[in-house]
Parts: sequence; structure tokens; C-alpha cells
Amino acid sequence: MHIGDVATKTGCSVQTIRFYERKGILASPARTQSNYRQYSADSIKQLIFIKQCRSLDMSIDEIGTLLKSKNEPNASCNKVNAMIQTHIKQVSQRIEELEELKKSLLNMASTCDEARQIRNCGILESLETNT
Amino acid sequence: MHIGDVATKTGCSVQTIRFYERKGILASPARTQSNYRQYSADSIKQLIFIKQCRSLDMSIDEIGTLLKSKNEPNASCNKVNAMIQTHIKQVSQRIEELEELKKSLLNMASTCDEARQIRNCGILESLETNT
DNA sequence: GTAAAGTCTATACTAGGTATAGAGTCAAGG
DNA sequence: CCTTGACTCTATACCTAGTATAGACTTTAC
Repeated sequence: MHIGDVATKTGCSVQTIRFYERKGILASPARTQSNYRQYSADSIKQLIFIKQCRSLDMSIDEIGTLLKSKNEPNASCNKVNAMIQTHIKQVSQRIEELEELKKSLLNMASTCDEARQIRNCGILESLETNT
Repeated sequence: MHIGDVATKTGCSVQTIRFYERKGILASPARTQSNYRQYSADSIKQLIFIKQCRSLDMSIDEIGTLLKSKNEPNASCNKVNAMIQTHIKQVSQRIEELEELKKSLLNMASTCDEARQIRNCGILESLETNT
């Protein structure tokens, strides 16, 4: 299977696949005589794993850590669980930050209606002042 | 006032101040004979404006647009208002995305308790499968 | 046989900074 | 007078997670 087929099957772009390989989270596949990458069905599985992780907003490094864990099947999986818990906390915190941000933005938006001139714009005025 | 004083007063780092100047959103200050940047009180105001905007997650480009608007005090401020509205929508959307993400993460976390081995880890299992 | 499509590597770019290296400047103390 | 330390200057590299080229090579289809 060539890289283009893998791209089609996984929904990753060709460049992204090469990028993951360079980053060390996708195993380097065999090469044909003409130096084309030749992928197996297992490569597809690996990429889907990576895609799943990325869709959960894990970093490349975190994915690398997960993959290392997978190579120690007898070890406890509490590091994996801890990573996910940390992740959940980070996401929750980011949500809270954005809620605060949204409040500030709404508050600021309410200081101005569309009929004013720049010189009297409530939004620009509130941006002048320090918190 | 030298750049270090401005950094202290505004809470921006020295590099960040130079960065904003290079990006064109902070006016280039006068220079001393020895080529040191010499800032006025107005520079502080400008930086506070930028900081406020950044804390509201506006991009450098958006800040540049705002600053251009400020130079046309007689124009209508509806572009400014529209920008803020767009921004609010983007933030709201991002919050929703993160809520979804959090749901997925919690769901996945629930598939595994801390006592398992990697080979039986519910989290790793769910990461193997395509959505 | 040739043209189009695919692949290869290497490099540059994105945003918003951060972190150096190497050189020059300034004020204080001995 | 001179040195030391703190500050500043420019230029460049680095960060994340990709994306987008350029230029060369290979494969496939007609």
C-alpha cells in the first residue's frame, strides 16, 4: 500500500503521515526498490490510534508515551489513566477560562451599540483601561 | 524610559515588546544616541491596549485592524462591534467543542479502573477503534 | 513514447511568542 | 581609570502540529 492509499483510508494527509513518522509516533514502513513507502494493514491501525488520540487533543509527545506503554503489556495502566485524568482537568480548566473570556467579551460588547463613531466607541474605550 | 522599565510597568517581557513593534502593532519609539529604545507614557498606554486585546484572545492582525480604526475617529464603529461579535461566536463554538471533548474523555476514562494491566486497559482499547 | 499523477527529500511558513549568541552601553565601586 | 554587572541591541533558532512549496524521480494510462 502506498502512502496515498493510506491517506485516503485514514483521512490523514500524505504530509501528515510523513510528519508522524518523522516525529517517531508512526513506525517507519518498508520501502520499495524505488524508495516508496510500503504500508501494511497494521500501519492503518497505528494511524487510526494516532488520529483518535489527536482528536482527543493529546500532544504528539503524549501519544509517544502511550505507545511506549503499549509495549509493556504487563505493566499497570495507571500512568495511562493518570494522563487522561490530567487531560480532563486541563480541558475543564480551559473551558472555564473561555467562559470567563466570553463573559468579558459580552460585557464589553454591551458597552456599545452600532450607531456610534469610533471616537465614542464603548468597546475601544474599555480596551484603553487597565483591568 | 527604557524597555526594561516598560516591561516592568506593563508586565510584558522585553522580547514581547520588541516582538509587538516588529509586528507593527506597537509604534517604534525614539532612540537614544546609543540606539536604546526610549519610550513615552503613551507607549505604556498602547501596550496596555494590546495586552487587553490579547487577554481577550484577539490575534495580532485583529489588533492591527482595531488600531487602524482608532485613526479614523469619525467613522462608524460597527466594524469594531462586528469583530467582537464574531469573536464571541468563535469563543462560544470553542467552548462547545471542548465540552464535547470532555465528554469523550470522561466516557473513555470510565472504561478503565486503575488496577488493570496495559494489555487489558480499557482506555487503550477504545483508542484502537475507529469512531 | 509521452503526459499525468504519484512519490521522494528538503526547506520554508503559519501564530505568538521564548531563548539564545555576540556585541555594545551604562552606572557604581575600588 | 578600570572593571564588573546589569542592561540593551540585532539576528537567529526554537516551540506545536501541521501545511505548502520546489525540484527530482517513478509509476501508470493512453
